[in-house]
Amino acid sequence: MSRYDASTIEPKWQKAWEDAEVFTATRDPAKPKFYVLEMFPYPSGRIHIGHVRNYTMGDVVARYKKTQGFSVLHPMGWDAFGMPAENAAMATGGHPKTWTYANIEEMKAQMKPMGWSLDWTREFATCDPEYYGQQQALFIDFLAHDLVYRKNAVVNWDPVDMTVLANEQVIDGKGWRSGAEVERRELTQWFFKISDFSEELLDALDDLKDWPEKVRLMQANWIGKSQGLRFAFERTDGGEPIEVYTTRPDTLMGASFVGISADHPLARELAANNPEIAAFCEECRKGGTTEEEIETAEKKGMDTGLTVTHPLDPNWELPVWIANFILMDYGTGAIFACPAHDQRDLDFSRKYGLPVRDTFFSLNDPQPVENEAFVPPKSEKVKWVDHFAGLDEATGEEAIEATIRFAEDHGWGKGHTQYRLRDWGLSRQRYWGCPIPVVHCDACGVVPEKKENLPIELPEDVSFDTPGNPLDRHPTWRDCACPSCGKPAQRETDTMDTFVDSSWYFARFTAPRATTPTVAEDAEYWMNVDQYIGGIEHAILHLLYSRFFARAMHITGHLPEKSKEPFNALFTQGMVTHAIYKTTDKDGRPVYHYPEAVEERDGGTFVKETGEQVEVIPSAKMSKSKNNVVDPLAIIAEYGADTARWFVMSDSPPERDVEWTASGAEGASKHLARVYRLAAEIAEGADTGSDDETLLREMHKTIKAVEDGIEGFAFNTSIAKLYAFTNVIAKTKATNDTRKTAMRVMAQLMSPMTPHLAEEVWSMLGGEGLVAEADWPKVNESLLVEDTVTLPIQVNGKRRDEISVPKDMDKAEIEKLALATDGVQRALDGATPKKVIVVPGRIVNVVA
RNA sequence: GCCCGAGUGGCGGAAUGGUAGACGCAGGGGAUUCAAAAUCCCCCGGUAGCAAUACCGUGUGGGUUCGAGUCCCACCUCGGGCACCA
Repeated sequence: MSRYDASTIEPKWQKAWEDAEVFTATRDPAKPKFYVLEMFPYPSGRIHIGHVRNYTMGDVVARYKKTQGFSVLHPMGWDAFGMPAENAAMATGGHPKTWTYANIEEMKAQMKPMGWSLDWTREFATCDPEYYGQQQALFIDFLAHDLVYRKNAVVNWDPVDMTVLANEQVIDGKGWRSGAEVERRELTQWFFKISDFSEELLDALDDLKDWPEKVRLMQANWIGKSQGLRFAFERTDGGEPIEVYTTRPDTLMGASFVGISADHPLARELAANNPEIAAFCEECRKGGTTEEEIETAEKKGMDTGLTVTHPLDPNWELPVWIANFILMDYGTGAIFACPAHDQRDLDFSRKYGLPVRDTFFSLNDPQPVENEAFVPPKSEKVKWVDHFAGLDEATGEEAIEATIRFAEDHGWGKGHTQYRLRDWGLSRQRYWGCPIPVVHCDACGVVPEKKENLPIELPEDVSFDTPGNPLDRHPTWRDCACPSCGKPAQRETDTMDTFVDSSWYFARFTAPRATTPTVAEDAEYWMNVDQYIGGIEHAILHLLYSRFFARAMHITGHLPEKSKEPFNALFTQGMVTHAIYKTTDKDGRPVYHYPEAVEERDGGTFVKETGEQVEVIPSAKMSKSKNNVVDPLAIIAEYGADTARWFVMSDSPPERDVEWTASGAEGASKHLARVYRLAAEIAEGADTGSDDETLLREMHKTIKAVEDGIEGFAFNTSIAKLYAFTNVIAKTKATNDTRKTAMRVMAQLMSPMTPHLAEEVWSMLGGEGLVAEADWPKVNESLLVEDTVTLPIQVNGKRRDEISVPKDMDKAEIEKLALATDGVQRALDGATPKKVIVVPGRIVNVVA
């Protein structure tokens, strides 16, 4: 009898699938379609275990759906633009393009042996001019439909390298290479008008029934709809009034100062004539642009010397402060502070000696605020101090509503709906991205490129030896003719955010070689993505941008109405994490070490080569820049793809993060070998044994359980049932014929997870054709029903005994049997039960 | 700081409010073997007990319920996101 040998089985069946073009997606009007998509990878050059997990999940679904009669689209491509290619060019002197395409080839070579049912004929990379040219066409159409515009926005500026930094390149407020303190600087940039869709993107979340609740919640919070009041404070010097937006207008009587952003027009005006204010505003612009950095920075403020009058009392004057925590991007860039009921305002007021006035008290414990702001839930009733709208006891919600009504009635304010969602800035001052197809003409201004001139290709003769954007430095690339007047003009040198590339690739897969972004018939047939699978880290940005893009593509005629929500179902897998091993170099910058470069000894962890002790940061997202990526190739080389696939599907629930360990791959491999052995034995076996319905019952239960597991994305439970079913087949006394039937079904049930072994077993047992194309076995529901059930008997919620009864026995009889059991008698110890709860088919609980 | 999750044996984990620990890994014992590998069988949360069994046990503390890993409240720890990492 031959032994299980993945290295011969796997290439054999991969060739069989390829020869039969089993996974090439074709539009088949006779069949329902199913579009499975996993988030496409960044071509880092090596697949890691997170990819294996992600693509195997998608593959399980794709293969399963295929056997259920769907015409399946399961494509693969490359999210190929982005910073790592430029970093590599800077580090090694190569070219981002060469580096990227070499990585793609390498990664593809690593992916092929996994046996994923991908339609490689649709492959593309976002850095292919063929792809990004169509993206430029989309941009031009968006421009024509008023979905893109230019405005100023802040970037991280490295004043030493004179370059824009990504947030990732800012470490503790300093540039990663120069170490210089980063500043916020304004540039004119392109923006997508995603905020115009705030309400729609929020409302539509309710209909995304097959999206995880948490993702919808995160997106809803990100969009951040709030109802509040807009009004203006009159300035005592008669200057332009200061417009504010507040979500807590009910606390207006507790106002202690008006705060404005350092980027507020008034702050700029004051800074122009007051060096002290100018210096403070400059100070406020120090540090990175992330919300995290701004929120956690020390709160600082400066009195402008200006005052405003309170809208309800002309004699009440409030000072105007500039504060570093007020964002110009949100609301009006100005607020009023109510320290008694907002912790940040309170900390600020205590720091600068500003007044604190209580506006309401707790009903049961009316204490004036000291150093902890009183912030009850808005739904809680509180006692109001002298509320202008005549409230005494009311909730925050009621008070907000009353205040807005009052302000509107008296004409000094207006109710306003505000969204936190900002427009999407897409300009990047970098080379390795899709060029923004516009031209700057002295006469005509900013003019879109003509579509017939697309793609606007990146020049290849560029260098990365100096910081900054090589497109800016290129001697000739910028020069062009104005598409409008034909006179000499200059190209835009900014490229697009790589999120743009990934916001429509799913649509492009439906017609990857088309000379327009999409083709109506293909989009109509294949869209939407029926099952989208990817990391939870993309819960907000990528998915929200894609939802916006789908709408914009519908408006510009590139996608049908039904595709405004492009992903019917979403599954977010957990991340594969691994410890990070970190040391610091002589300049205090972090250095990350590969797992295989460190060793544990003497209760510490050290770099093998230098003996330097490393800091171990436990379980963090695998990330190329942190060098904590684990390589699955060793497992594949040792045990084969099916073992790797089986193992990653069995080791943990897919939505959960897993700390990677390879122990257990051995066990998975043993199991597959056991299945193979069993199949071989059955294939050769003589028909002894007697007929036994138990095996068939177990078989149908297993079919059901495996289906439930796959459909509910609980692959680990499907696999647990397959283990159990293997034990059943191994031990059954049933006839060999029945065992053969069971084993063929086993091959089918395993085929989504371990397709190569499944084909081998299938053919060994005389299965017809390829198991990849065989119809999924049908569950015989009548065999699932059990005649007798085992009921646990509890006394006061503790299990004391059990009884086995016919499943339709009536309650009274069950109660009688339950009370008579030894366990219950012992636990009752002569006491009379007060009550007996019988849940038919489930449990009996005796209350004593 | 803000938003969203997760926490169950030595480990990965299972469990429509109804027998906590299915299934697997590791470990222990045995069979087979000249010996080993491979394979097969048994045991495997803690404490006490020869055992039957009892008590404890799902991050911590409360609560709801006949019954809570599951629902509610508060907290702790870890992870993700925070708009230029992808």
